[in-house]
Amino acid sequence: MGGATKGRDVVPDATESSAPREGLSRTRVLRAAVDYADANGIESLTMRTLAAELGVVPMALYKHVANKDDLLDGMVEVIVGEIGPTPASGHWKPDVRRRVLAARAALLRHRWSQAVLESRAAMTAPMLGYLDSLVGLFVSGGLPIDLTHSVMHALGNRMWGFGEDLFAATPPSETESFNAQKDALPARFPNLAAIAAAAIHVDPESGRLTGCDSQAEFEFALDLVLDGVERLDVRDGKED
Amino acid sequence: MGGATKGRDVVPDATESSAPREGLSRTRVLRAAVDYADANGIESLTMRTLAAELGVVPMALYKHVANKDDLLDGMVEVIVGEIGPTPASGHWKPDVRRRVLAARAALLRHRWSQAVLESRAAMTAPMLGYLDSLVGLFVSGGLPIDLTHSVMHALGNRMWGFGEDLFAATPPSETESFNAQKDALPARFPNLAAIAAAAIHVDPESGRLTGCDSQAEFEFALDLVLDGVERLDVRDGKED
DNA sequence: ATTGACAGGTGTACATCGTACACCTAGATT
DNA sequence: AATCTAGGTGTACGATGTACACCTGTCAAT
Repeated sequence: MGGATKGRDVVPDATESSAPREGLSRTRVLRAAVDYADANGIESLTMRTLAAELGVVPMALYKHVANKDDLLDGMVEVIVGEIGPTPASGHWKPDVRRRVLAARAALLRHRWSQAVLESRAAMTAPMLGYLDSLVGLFVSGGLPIDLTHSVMHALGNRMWGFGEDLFAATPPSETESFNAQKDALPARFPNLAAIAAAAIHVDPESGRLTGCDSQAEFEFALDLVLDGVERLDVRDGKED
Repeated sequence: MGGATKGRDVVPDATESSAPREGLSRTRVLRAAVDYADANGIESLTMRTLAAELGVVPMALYKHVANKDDLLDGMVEVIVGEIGPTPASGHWKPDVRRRVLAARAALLRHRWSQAVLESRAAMTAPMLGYLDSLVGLFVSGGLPIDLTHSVMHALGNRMWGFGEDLFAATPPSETESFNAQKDALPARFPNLAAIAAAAIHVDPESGRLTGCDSQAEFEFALDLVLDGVERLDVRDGKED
């Protein structure tokens, strides 16, 4: 069986400490791309400029990234990977708060990242890992799985109708290497798997299996916010 | 002097009823672009394909749109313009709900539109008009202006740290035609003007004038959702 | 040591895209 | 009739992603 070892991992193996600055690697390319985008803006990041930055000919990059889209995906992977763990107390509310704020901080460190992330809602492994960790905080804090599911949608939605839910899991590009790991996904992201299992239900009309209703999830999120605002208004205005 | 009358309006003047299908116009170009994107996907919309669709040579388009960015901006304008008015009862909650849902429906009619809209957070006139109408619903429903301000941020944020607030008003590209109208903005969008006025405050530390604190707004939105979830959880779990 | 396979860097070349620029043309204005 | 001008045309160029053939140094197997 050939080529099964062709890792597309984010951090495959660091042979960088021994060889100081010689030889590219996927990680080195990605890191250089992130740095370059930080310094010069994402719009001026081209395969040529990046190659020049690395002192290499443009086509050399293609030995480490499949194409520019793959490069961009890799860049978000790097940043999402920077989020890092946050301490958990077992109370979902402060735990989730901390974690989300940490994510925001990581994204803010690279101004271009949100635009790139939104332009390609590719669910890469670190992304799934982050989502899984969030879900884990909710459920291990005692929140029911259905509610957790809806909350994840609420957090991923923009609530004035613009921008579809980021939690609408766009699977990563259907590469062979991904398909190879597909079966292992539930094991790697057990919390997401639990949500997916809970979300699948039978449509009473057609009798067919169906996923979640994005319109319903949107309205849930919207009402959550509006109800919250109403409470704030009543409390502040009428002195409890 | 010279060229001040070069209108970049969305619907400049409809000389289309008399001349059936002859001659381009900004509106005709934009509408064709929207239709083409609907049918073939935004990624295959190029100046050349669009020109071909209109039976015209590519460069002809540039007599009606400044460049491709302007074209895309115009396309969003068209769609935001499609949102249309919604009936208002004077109660902000159902009114806002209706309006937001209408916006979502308009955007969903054109799958590509959210991506385009988010890729260029340009605050075009129809966009400002929509926001202004939303704010108007809140305040005429009796919600205090400060709270309205925060809610607008909450609605525009993605709440897991990804994606900065759409309500962080990126001004439209600084064209001459825009600057000409700049002074008229408060009159055209009075509700937005009120929010802007309320948001400006003096920073206690430096003593300088400052806009709104995006971090604070983000945390407000996040807590709004988390508090709401907590209430739902308590109520459902413990039977009120 | 010889070989040969292969990971990884090179060079050339091309298709696609946005768009600058000069030109043309028909209808309106004087 | 002369002229202006809005608007469509044709050509051409630079930037960009990337296919493809090639070269080279390293290391394993002979």
